[in-house]
Amino acid sequence: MAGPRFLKLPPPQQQAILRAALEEFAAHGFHDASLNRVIETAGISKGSMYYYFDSKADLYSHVALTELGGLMARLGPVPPLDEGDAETFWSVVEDFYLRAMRALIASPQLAALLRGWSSASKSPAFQPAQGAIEQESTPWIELALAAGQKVGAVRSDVPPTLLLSVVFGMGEAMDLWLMSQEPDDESLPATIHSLIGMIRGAVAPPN
Amino acid sequence: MAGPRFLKLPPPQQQAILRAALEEFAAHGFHDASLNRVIETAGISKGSMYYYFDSKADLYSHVALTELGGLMARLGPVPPLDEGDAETFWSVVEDFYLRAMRALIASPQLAALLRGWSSASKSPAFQPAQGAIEQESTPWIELALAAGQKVGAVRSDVPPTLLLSVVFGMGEAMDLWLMSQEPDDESLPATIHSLIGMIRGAVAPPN
Amino acid sequence: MAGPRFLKLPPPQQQAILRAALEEFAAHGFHDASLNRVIETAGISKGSMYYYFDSKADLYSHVALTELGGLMARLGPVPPLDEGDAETFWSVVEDFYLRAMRALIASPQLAALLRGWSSASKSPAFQPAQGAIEQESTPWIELALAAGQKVGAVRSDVPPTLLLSVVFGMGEAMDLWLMSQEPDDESLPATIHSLIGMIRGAVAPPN
Amino acid sequence: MAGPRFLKLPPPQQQAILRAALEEFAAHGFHDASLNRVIETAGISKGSMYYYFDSKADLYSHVALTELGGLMARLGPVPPLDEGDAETFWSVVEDFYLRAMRALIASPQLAALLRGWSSASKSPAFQPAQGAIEQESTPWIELALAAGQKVGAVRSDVPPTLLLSVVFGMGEAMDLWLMSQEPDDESLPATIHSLIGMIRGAVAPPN
DNA sequence: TATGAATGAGCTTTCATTCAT
DNA sequence: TATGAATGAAAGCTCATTCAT
Repeated sequence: MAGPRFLKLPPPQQQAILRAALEEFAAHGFHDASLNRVIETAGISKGSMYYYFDSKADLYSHVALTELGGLMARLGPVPPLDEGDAETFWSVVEDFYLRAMRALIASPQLAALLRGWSSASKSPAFQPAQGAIEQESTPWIELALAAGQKVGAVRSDVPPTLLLSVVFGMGEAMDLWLMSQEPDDESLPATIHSLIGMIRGAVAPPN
Repeated sequence: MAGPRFLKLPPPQQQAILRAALEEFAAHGFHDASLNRVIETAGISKGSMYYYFDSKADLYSHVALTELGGLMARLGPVPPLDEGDAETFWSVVEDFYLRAMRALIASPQLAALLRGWSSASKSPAFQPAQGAIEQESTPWIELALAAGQKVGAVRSDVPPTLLLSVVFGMGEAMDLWLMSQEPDDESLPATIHSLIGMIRGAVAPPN
Repeated sequence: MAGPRFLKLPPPQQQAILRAALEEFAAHGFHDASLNRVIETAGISKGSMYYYFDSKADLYSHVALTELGGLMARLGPVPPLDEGDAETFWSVVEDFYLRAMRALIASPQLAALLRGWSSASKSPAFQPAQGAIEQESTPWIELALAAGQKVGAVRSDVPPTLLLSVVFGMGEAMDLWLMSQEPDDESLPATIHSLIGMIRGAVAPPN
Repeated sequence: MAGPRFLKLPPPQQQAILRAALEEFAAHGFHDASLNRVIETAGISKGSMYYYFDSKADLYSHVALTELGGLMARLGPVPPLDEGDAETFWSVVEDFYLRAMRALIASPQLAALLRGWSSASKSPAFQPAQGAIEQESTPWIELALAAGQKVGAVRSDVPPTLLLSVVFGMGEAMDLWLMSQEPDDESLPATIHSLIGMIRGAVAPPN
């Protein structure tokens, strides 16, 4: 799944391929993306593509993981969330979310990739790849939720999986809405504050 | 768009076609759905399909609208939401949402159809059909939000479009989560109560 | 072939159908013309269309014949060609050709129809209709050629069928060229004079 | 456009494909030709066909260019036309035309292909291919006309584009007529002499 | 390690024509 | 006399994947 053959390539060529694939997936979504276009843009042969990756889905998962990793790297270390009180928790989360959104706004292709996420998961060919990516991204939110519960910032009266789903759903909706607003850098913090406020209202302990 | 030719068919055959299409769209989403499979299941010729409907998207929109309409009919009249106080508002919403979820759980294919919604909207061929359906479904939530704001149950400090997006996103996530739980009829009310509580926390006026 | 059923229709409806068909055939040629579009434009049912005409080709031939007839009517009576000498013959022909071209320029749809003629004759379904039209139009040229031969304006040393073919081919090429020039009414006579000069050079007796 | 993938095939298979396509295009014209029949006759898969050629039009242009090239090769080098007087010019042209017609009579399918030419140009899908072929064939006539004007064999008092159109139209008509006569090799020279005489009469300077 | 030729199943859509009513 | 529902055949084209080299 991971693709040791791909990783043996000289980094510039890896990047050329990933860049071409990201461009294609971001522009057309998983299903409508054409491997033919990808290999053409990347300048490699079709045989090579299938030598590096098992399938279209494998390529997609690789691209998504790499891009997510890059985003995380750009965001810097995740701040500790389980030290302090609830108020601190939310302020740290808000700060982190703001930075994340700024990074996402700066990488419209990655944003498009994530937006197409639910779209992609429908395709039967996609299932094998899905696990890999979710295993990479969900633990992070799970940890944050657990930390929030520890400091009393997050309600404990509903199943964690539900909290996760809801936060994910809200995040997706907010991202989408945010992108559709073409937000300027100035008003962003206030907007993010509102958004976090809504999430907080949803998952904070009742009263 | 409406499809007068289709509506002239004897109801049993209409149902056979709609059932086949619903099955296919629910199982594969808009893009991956195969008209060939639909006509095979429905037992009609390809020419007939295109005699009844203008395109794949037209068929999809017809199926979705019909199913939505059926769901609404089963739910009965939408209760008035702008009479009474905030507490009443939320209790009425919760009651309605509970009934809606029960109906949805009883129609897993419709649920799948709605779940595939965002998936479908990606396809360029789908755009023409999209408007028709959204015009049918979004006003309802908008009205509910407006009523909630009127009685002080819903915050007015964020743009209505954001409220709409968030509620839609939360609802989608909750539906998905709910379906994955294979909920029994007994514990459902309590779960719904939690879900509504989360929505309420998100969109109720801060403190 | 002729279509007595069609001729029994009230003239306004006949015209509506012919107009719709002319529009379609002129715009798309015989093969690409869609009967569906024709009946839609004409406001009749498909069954009626096939009640009035035997086939697509039958409709086409009817349209072409009618339009040709209309053109001829607008041109007025064909002047006698076999009275006088060769010079008179050519001057009468030139005058007539000029008037014909003027009429054709004023009816771009008919011009388009004629232009698509050779295109249409390729289609196998078209053969039955072809005879009817050619029988209507070729005798005229044949008569003119015969008259020309009688007065010594047209060579007699080649088979009449060849003369006919060549004149037809030249005429078609000239018409096409003329249309592509978007001729203004002023310079038209001089141009026509050149064209007739070329035809004359081709079919006049050598030296 | 050129089709490097096709040219890499072993020549026998290239010929099998070209032969099948020529047969189909000659028999049915561009629009009515069926790629399905071509691939069936050629014994290749549909995917292969689209691997070799970009589109139906691309295939057509390839077939036409190849056949034209073969014809030209069989004709041998084009004789110089601008050396000598008008009489020489016309005798050289006549000789060349005679040889061309003989070659064309020996390749009835190519003749049919050329005959279907105007038919093909109507199809919108055909436009891209048209340029390539016309650029190959029209310069030749243009050069001949220019040479004829240089030696005083061709009139200069009408636009060159008109001369081109007319000669093309006459040639097409004559070819068609000639084919319909099923000419025997014996009487051909005399007939060609008449034909050239007619062209000469049309485009020679008016005494 | 890399190539690219080859494939076949699949897609949506159009159309002239027939025929029961 | 008129309708329009129904159809089947056909169309051009795309694509992820395989595999011999």
